[in-house]
Amino acid sequence: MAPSLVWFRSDLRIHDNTALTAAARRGPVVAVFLRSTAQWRAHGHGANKLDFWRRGVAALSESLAELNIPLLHRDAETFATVPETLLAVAREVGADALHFNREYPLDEARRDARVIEAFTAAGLAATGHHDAVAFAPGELLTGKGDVYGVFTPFARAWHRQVTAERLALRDTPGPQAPLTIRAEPLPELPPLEDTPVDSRQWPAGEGPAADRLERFLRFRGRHYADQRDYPAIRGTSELSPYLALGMLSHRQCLQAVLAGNGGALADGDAGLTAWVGELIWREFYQHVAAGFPRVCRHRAFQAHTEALPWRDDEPGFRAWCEGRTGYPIVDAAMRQLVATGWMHNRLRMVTAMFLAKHLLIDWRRGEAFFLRHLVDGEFAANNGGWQWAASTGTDAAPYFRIFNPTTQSQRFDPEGRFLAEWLPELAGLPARARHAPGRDLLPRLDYPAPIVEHKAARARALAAFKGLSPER
DNA sequence: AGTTGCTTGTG
DNA sequence: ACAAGCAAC
Repeated sequence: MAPSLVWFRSDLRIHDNTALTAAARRGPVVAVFLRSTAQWRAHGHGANKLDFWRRGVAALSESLAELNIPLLHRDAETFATVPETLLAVAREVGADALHFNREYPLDEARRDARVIEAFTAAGLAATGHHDAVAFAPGELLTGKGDVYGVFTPFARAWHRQVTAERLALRDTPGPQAPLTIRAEPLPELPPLEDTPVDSRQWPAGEGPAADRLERFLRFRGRHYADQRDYPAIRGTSELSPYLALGMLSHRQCLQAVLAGNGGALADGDAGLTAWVGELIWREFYQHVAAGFPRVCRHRAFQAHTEALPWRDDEPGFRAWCEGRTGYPIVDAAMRQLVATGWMHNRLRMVTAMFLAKHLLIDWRRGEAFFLRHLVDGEFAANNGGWQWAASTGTDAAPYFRIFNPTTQSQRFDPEGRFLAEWLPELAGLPARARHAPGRDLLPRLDYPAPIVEHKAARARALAAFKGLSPER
């Protein structure tokens, strides 16, 4: 029997993998991974993500080997060359069908559509499965039949309509009879602009992902609602890199919640239900990327905000990137990002809002910087978060929502522990003084004065937004 | 998933 | 003073 080809992308796992399960049910499977260096570069993925990706593919290759599924590697520099590359692989191994799990941002969706066209034209079957979401984009719509543009009603509808079947884990295939086709060695990473962070920080693969899920739910899940906002505490799941590359599925997460929460997702333990909400945010932004493709073309979700007078401020942008804005919470967070490839969720909001509101610098520059550094960098969530912070996005984020970085710091790092960890120059100060060191202290601290004054920057941002038309 | 400034009440 | 409540941004 002719084998099926399974094309892996951001679904680097053999458990609960819709495409793999479907293909294996039918017969023998050959797996393929495509390296699209030029496309990844154009999309702005950085060294941390690419390194994590490569290590994840290596782990996948080993898992597949235990199932006697060979993983092949090919280069398809840009997405445009993907259909021909995959067709060549299919012919080479004699496959008559292709299975993959869909990706929803515009370039990926188009690439996938072209692959299906090419296979169909060649008389081969090709199936794009919905795997990364409980509801395919378009399946959850408002009463008027529109794609949701606000999170809360989306989440309500998600909870109302979700079924056990949608969240059921896909069967893991058993080992198949060995094929004559051999697995291929993992290609090298392309030359990278930055050096990836120490790989021990983020061990790749399904095993580490499952361990981390288990440990999170066992020790921290029940405290999630109370602790997730405090960057000095490891209160969040730290699973985003694994979810972004599919080393872990949302179903695995939700099944673990169901098991630990008496079979409920929407009520029961406050920590676990809060975390379910965060998983639904991920799905919401996939729907937004698919339903409003303009956001994938560097456009604002709220069209009228395109008229905002973003400032051209290179020194300000550099100071933000390098963690020397003079706002300790912003600087500590940016240093955490650059040093570890990860930033606490609360601080992503604080730093993003600071760039977009206090510096009035185009959110797209911050979005790109985050993607370049984040090990969990993923278009839909990153873009959604940035547009939320910049008040150009979904969820009707009021333009006047401007974090006071000092207040955020005092509220969410009350003991100044996170500040001391990332800004050793401030560690000697009493905790309360770390949030906003007085100007008299700065020279001897070797720490910069604030590059903008909060009150004036806030007023400037409010004025800029007020100048937009539909906002009144 | 916010902040500010003002009012009112309390000591 | 300072906290709580509230409207407006």
